[in-house]
Amino acid sequence: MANARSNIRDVARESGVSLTTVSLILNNNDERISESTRQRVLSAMEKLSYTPSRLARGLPTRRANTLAVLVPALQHAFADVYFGEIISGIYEAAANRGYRILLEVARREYVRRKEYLTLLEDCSVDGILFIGATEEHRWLTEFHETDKPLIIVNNHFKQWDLHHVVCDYTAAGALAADYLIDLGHRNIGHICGPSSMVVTAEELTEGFLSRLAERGFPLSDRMVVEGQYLVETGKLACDELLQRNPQLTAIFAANDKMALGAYQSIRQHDRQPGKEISIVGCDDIPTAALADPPLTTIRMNFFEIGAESCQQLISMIEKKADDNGRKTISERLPIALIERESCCPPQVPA
Amino acid sequence: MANARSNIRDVARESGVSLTTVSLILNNNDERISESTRQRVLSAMEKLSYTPSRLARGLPTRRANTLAVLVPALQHAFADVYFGEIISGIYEAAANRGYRILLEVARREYVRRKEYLTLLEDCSVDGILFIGATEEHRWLTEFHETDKPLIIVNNHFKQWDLHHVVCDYTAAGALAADYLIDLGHRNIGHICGPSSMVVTAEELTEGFLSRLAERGFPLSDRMVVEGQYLVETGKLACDELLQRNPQLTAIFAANDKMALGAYQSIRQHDRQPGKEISIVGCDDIPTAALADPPLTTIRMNFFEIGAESCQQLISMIEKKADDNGRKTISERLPIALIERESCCPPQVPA
DNA sequence: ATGAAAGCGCTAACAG
DNA sequence: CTGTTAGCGCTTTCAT
Repeated sequence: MANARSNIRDVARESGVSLTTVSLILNNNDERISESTRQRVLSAMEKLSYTPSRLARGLPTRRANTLAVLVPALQHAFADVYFGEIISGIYEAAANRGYRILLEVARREYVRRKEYLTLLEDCSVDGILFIGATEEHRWLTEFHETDKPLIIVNNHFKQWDLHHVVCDYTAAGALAADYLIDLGHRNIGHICGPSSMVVTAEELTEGFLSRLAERGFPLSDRMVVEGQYLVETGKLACDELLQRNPQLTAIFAANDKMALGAYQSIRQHDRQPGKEISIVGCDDIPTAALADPPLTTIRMNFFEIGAESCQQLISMIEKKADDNGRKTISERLPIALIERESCCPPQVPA
Repeated sequence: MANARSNIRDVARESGVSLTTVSLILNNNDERISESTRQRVLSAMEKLSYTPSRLARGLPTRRANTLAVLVPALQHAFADVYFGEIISGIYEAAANRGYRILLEVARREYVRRKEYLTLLEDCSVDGILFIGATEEHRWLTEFHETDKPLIIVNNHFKQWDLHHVVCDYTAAGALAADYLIDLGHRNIGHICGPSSMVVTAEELTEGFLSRLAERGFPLSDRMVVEGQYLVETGKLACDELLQRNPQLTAIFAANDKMALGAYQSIRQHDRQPGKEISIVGCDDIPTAALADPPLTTIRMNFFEIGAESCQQLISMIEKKADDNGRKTISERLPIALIERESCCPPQVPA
């Protein structure tokens, strides 16, 4: 058992060259190295099954080849498909470019101690991807007008100019509106997200309402009820909607979980979701397809959002050298309507 | 802007002591340090807003205070609740003990290059938690009879003696059997997991079948059909079961996803899941409670499994010093039946 | 085309 | 109780 790991010095000795030479070859700065030594060194590495230490490399270069994924302190955050899909996308992009992923949760203590900054100054990490940011996260201001490599994944802020990649929530809202109107619905309700905290929630609702208005069917404020993106709150919101307008024939929920909550509410009111009351969700989580009836929804490609955010972050990090004037990264990814079986034309009362 | 990060030397200078003193204080080896210098140094750190570099620390100590979570190369692996719950548990335990989490996917290239070993030799990571291991992962043999800090999370192997933490699958199978028999079912079917690849699948089935036999109602092989843990395969397996025995009144599925697939199949056969045919699932994923009817299932506390695995790994790492003779870690966590609405006594044909 | 040497920021004997 | 010193494994100027 070659228990002692071989290091750059062993390789140098084995191939009869200096440390420098080995290092240069390692870093592909080998224009200056003769092909013969190059080969000799390479095979020495092979023979000693040498792999450079990331740690030791990071010290002088101040690069860790690692990215942090930061999520808010929610219960079992990583079990949420939303985060999970995004993280999968991030992982994919990172792995393809040779970066590793560190998982971090922004607990209270974590924020108080500014660990997110330490992480960078530390050189533990070359950049940060923040998923699930809301207005609550005031410390993000510290990144405003800074060149620190941080990307806000699938959200953004009006007042703070931060790099971000998001789905086109405005288009999503408009798409839902068109779909429901085209089916013939006129008595529509909307379960919106927490729009005061999350810009994307606001955009979705804004997109939905403006389009309805544009097409001549403006929605009264009474027909918009807020939920907290959870099944339970979706159910409650739907109860409220149904009470305010028993003639309701269609509902657009700001996410699939709330749409599924609406299913429950509708059933409890002895109506059939998908028949008597049409539902459009948003996100296209896996459960949407499994629901009964399968949920028509707006697909947000979260995997893609993750991957794209990560690529942007990496370019940002790697371009750092020839950085001529900061330009805020602001990208908007397209969405699509996935038609399943939770909608039909409004039923004429028997 | 104090742009240049302050280091241990700055702190030493600022407080008028040597590097060593600062280092000792940093590592809480301060029995030897006078309280006054200690305070002086501490406030110097505060003043310079000093935070030690993890990288630099790791080099001499050969400790990264980081753990790797390794998952198999599945599509969008992190979006799976199963992995997600476990990872959440791992994170929790790791954070509480000051460890960070690195995410790794065992892609083909990754395995070929033995990156999982590099990771350790590298000192990028102090230990590895492998979730989703199956018989396919032959490279795990390299960890057999080794003291390398690796824990298999929620699986184990007959032939390789590896550290692991698992749910008590045998008990789970027995519990399901008792429950169904107690309800009065005699025409039972079972959708098992890929038992040739995964020991826990085998244990679950074994636990179920033995208990049925013990209680005097042995199940014929025909009434056991295998699925691949996916909704789709659960549906197919159930189709098969229904065809083999139309008198079937109850089914035990090896996981909730397949149980939900069974729902679909049963509906397509114009029977009512939960009424005409009882279903017991396994895992208790969030969707189980949302299903219609809500699924009765065996709860496997995956969060707990993750947390416990992680703690075991950490103790293993930290005890390394006074390591007297390897003892394989082998822990089995309890399970419980969560009664919802997908089961009832067998219906007498009208 | 290659090598010597000075760090990167910290730890841990060993001295005093 | 505190300081000196020699690394940890690698990068990178500057010489040769």
